[in-house]
Amino acid sequence: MTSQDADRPGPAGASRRSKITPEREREFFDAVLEQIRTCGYDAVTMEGVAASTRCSKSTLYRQWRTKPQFVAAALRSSARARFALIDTGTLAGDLREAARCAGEWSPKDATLFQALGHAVQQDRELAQALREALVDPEIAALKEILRRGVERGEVDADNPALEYVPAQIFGVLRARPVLEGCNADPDYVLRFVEAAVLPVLGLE
Amino acid sequence: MTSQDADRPGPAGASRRSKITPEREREFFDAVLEQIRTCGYDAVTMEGVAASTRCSKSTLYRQWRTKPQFVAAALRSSARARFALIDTGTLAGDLREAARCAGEWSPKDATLFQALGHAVQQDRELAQALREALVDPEIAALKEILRRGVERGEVDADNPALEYVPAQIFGVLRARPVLEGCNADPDYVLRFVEAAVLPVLGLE
DNA sequence: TACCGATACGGATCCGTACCGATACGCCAG
DNA sequence: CTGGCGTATCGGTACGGATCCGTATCGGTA
Repeated sequence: MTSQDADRPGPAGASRRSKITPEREREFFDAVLEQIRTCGYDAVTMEGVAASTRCSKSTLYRQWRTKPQFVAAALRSSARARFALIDTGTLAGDLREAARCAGEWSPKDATLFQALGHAVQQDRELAQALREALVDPEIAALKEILRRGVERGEVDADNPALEYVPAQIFGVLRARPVLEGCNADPDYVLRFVEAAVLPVLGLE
Repeated sequence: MTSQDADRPGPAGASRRSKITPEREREFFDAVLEQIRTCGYDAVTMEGVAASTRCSKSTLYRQWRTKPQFVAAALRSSARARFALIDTGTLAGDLREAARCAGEWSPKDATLFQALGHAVQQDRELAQALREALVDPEIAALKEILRRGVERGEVDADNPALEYVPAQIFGVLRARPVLEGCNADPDYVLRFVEAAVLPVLGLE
């Protein structure tokens, strides 16, 4: 997945010879995502990104036609699946590890969710990019963790709580800032999983 | 903050004798909250609110000095405690009722939370107003519901899940838009409560 | 007579485009 | 394979248009 002009909306799709290296592109993407986290989506301007990366607005507008497309590209380039690496051998162990993992990226990704949460309601492409990059991979990995647990017989396949485990994990990440005014941390999510998730699955 | 007519929620302008009736004030507050829901906090302008309510910017600036103060006043005037009215006699019944209630108001309040979620990270007064108006009363009512359940012996007082029930309820409201792209509805929250909350409390 | 609504104002910011040299890439002659 | 040329893209800047800020002014009115 080297960043050739594969998904870059170039003019007429002709043979672009962009001088922007992948490293340079990452600077743009990191800058805009960071500004979104700190200032909010609406407050981010092409001018601001251009200034902070010492490029010209022309460059940004040449590569990405609009701000939503620019942000969507930044999100897609940041796609990861952290939960996918988890495999401790037991469902309880996997869920605890997921809790630690979720708590760790909370300050970065949860803030991004919060900052983009309203914008995605008005821009379809942005919403799709956010889900493809940060939501769907993690949900899929979480479902895989649960599937393995069912396969090992650690939890009944018809346990109705299975369906809501992703909602519980994501929910607590997004609830704590509202309830307590601070982001979730690994310890908090871990205690939540042990107090509310594991018991309802009949673990420990 | 020294307001003479502390009886009714008057303007913050202290020693003025405003001609703005409480009904008129509600129009301002409803308008700004509605615009926040639909356009997002950042996109709301004093000009827009003035235009949509056919008042002048001068009036808004006279009564509330800044946008955050204006929005904070609107939030405070909209304070409610819907969960406080719940008392079915059983903890399970109360939680089901709370789920139905939460799902019902989700489209309005959850949208407001989402739209304000980032702004409150940058404005202390706004954050405090949001919590005083929409968070703390509901949390307190929810804790009261749980306390009654403990008192009736329906759940052990040292059940570690008790602490996270508010986080579960609020969390699922904020998680569904991200996970499934649609707001939570009464049926969804009710099924969540029955599948994930009641079992961990040892109910039904 | 103090406040309301309307309007005008200067300042500020950002949009999206256009223009400008300078640079580094792609291509081809040698 | 190598060197050099043509040129597209780069960063920088300027531009008109648009929007909003926060204030000031004014006539009307309860």
